[in-house]
Amino acid sequence: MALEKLDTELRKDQIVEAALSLIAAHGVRRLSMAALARRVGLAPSALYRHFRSKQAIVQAAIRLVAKRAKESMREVQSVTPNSLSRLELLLGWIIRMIRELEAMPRIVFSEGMATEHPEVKRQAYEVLTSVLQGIEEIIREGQERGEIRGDFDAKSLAVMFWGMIPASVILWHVSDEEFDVTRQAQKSWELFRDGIRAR
Amino acid sequence: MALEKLDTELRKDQIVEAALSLIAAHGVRRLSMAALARRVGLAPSALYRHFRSKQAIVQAAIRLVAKRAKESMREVQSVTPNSLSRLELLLGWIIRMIRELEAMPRIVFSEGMATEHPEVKRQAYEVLTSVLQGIEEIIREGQERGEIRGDFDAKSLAVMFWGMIPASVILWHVSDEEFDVTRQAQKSWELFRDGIRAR
Amino acid sequence: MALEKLDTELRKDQIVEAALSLIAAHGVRRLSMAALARRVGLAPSALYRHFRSKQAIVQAAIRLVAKRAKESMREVQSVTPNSLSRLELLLGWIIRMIRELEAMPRIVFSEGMATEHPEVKRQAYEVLTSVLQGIEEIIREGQERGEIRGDFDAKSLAVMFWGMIPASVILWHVSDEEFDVTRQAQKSWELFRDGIRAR
Amino acid sequence: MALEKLDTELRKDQIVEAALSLIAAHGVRRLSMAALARRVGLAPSALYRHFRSKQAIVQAAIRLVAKRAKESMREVQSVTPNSLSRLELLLGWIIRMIRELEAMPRIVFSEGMATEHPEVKRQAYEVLTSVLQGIEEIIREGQERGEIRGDFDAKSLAVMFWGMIPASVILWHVSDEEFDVTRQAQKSWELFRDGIRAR
DNA sequence: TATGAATGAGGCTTCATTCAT
DNA sequence: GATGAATGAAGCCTCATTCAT
Repeated sequence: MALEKLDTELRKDQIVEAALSLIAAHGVRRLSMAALARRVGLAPSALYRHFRSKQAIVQAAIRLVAKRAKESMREVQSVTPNSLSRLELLLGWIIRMIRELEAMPRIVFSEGMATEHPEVKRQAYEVLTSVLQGIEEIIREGQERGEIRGDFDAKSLAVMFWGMIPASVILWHVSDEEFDVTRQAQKSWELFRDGIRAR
Repeated sequence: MALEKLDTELRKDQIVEAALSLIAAHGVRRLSMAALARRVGLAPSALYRHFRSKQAIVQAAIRLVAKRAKESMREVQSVTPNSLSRLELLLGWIIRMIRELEAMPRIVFSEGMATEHPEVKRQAYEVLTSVLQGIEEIIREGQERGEIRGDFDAKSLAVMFWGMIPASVILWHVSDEEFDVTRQAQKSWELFRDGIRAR
Repeated sequence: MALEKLDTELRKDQIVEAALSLIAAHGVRRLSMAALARRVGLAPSALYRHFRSKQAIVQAAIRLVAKRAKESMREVQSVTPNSLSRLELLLGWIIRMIRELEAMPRIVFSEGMATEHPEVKRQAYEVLTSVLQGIEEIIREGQERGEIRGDFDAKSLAVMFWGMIPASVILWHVSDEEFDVTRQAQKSWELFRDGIRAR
Repeated sequence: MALEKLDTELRKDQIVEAALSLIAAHGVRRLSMAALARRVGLAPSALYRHFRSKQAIVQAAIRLVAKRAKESMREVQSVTPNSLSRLELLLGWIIRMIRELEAMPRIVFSEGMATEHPEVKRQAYEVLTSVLQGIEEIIREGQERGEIRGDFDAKSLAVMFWGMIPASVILWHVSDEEFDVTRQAQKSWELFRDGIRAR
């Protein structure tokens, strides 16, 4: 292996990135310190220079997903002022990220992690909450601008919209990745849009 | 340990029931044969009298969930002919079963299980599919009877409705079981109902 | 009473026979009480009615081989008075029994058995000794009748002759039963015969 | 435990050596990873740093025996050009190695090993074959130099000579190591020598 | 006589983690 | 900063054997 000594920050990023991709591909359990180390080109014990434990790495991975989610949120808002378009863009982004997002249920529902380390769960909760709030905001703005029916509860709409994500992830995952998420999302989106659009 | 000798059928049920609850509580991985045995009051090796392997137990657990789902479906249909009422009843059942249903994503997203034993995944897929079909049927009937808007694709509606399940499970799970699923479901349901109800 | 006793005897024979064939086919280790019971059509626990332990069954199996060996010895002697012919016949019998004889090294070299139960080893020793003596006797008679060179030590010759058995068994076994034992034995025998024949 | 950290190569040798002696003493089955680890002064799991599995250790043990056999073969050839002397030396070596050689039948006839891991059996077959060929070569040279009767088939003679090994091992093993192998071998050897010596 | 449930010891292996170098 | 040997806990599973029926 390359006995290259890298700056901690760089290494950390590298490790977390690798962890995320390993989790998405095989789940938290397969995220063995050995596998992770191999991926990064280090000895397993070297990981402990950069993170206190496996748990810490998982938490960092969650944080990375959160960061990306927020960035996307911001991006979406910068492209168009129309709330429906924003939601559609958001959905598109989600579908594209589906592989990475798969890491989330794996982390959240993975045993050991959530049970033994409540912080991980709490952190996931925060990510989720912030995403939900972002969506809710978009919806609320849409209602204010008369683009979305005002007689619907914005929060509930947000949950419903967000609900398309896990649904898609599950269908995609369980069907051995053969399920056509894009098409399904498109149809669901149309349904949702037609349902909430102000008349 | 209570050296009580039980008939295989009884023990099997007992074991599967215990497994389901353990999975729901801590995940498949924590479903160690040791923990399961302890729960049932047996020596770990005794489990092998009744099941060939851990995998077999997990599969039996899935089958149990499937069975319960089907029973509920049938029950729901026997209570009322109105499709919207049926869906509402179904949602109620789901919420009540949420703890048990939590076992499903745990099984499906559990690495080791899904990766090493594809049958488990396929089985989960079948359960999911059958539930989806049941919902779709109810919706289609509702459309035929003019209770549900006919201009919506029944399949997509079914996916959307079903999507409330994972969404609720996740929110409930991630919030450390403090999230008020019932209220959330109620609101989501109203949204959904108002959106699809024929005018 | 008598019938009952006979019944037990029958069962015992049946069990030992099955044990021997299982050992020959898969080794002592594969001679699990479960496999043996299945072969005989009983529940594993039922075996304990007829034998005190697995060890006892193995010992009985050795005894059976010993009995057969003795019978063959006697048979051989009844067919021809010529010592060289006798040896040749004996070798032929051995080759035919090779599959069954394979059970012997398996028993003798099988761990647990020999180490933990010295009786088994002693018993095997006795069987071997009696076979060796039988061969020695034939040779000695041949020497007395002037058929075999008298300047060779009968005992050593017996060991050499007997040595062809394990050699053949091993070659046959290790070559995945593709080694042509018959041909090899024939050639070895000719060598041996030409070497010891009185001139 | 002595927490002495050793270089892998050293440890590997140490482990294989220990394995060989354990196999010889109690058989492959008794070669439990636990027993082996204890012998070497390590935790069982530490063995997996140096070998992938128990099977790998057994294979290494076979390789060690093979290596020693080849060395002896070469040594024997360097000492004397006379083929009969060579064979006698070889026999002497065999007798001295008898304890170690005992490991071979144990490995070969050990169920589980041979049945479940055919490579082990094949490997043992190769060792055996190479030894047989070495002997055959010595004999053939002896025939060419007129030291050994040329009317005998070299291959068959080789098998016969080699056959003294298992015979001795068995007698020694079964007699609880009290059988005087050296004397027996001496006498057998004289017989063999007198039988094959060119006149 | 026979069964079937239950046991307990033992077997192989994985993995996060520590520590001296 | 990085390595590699070592650990200990945990995990799944097999099997001879016992015991109540």
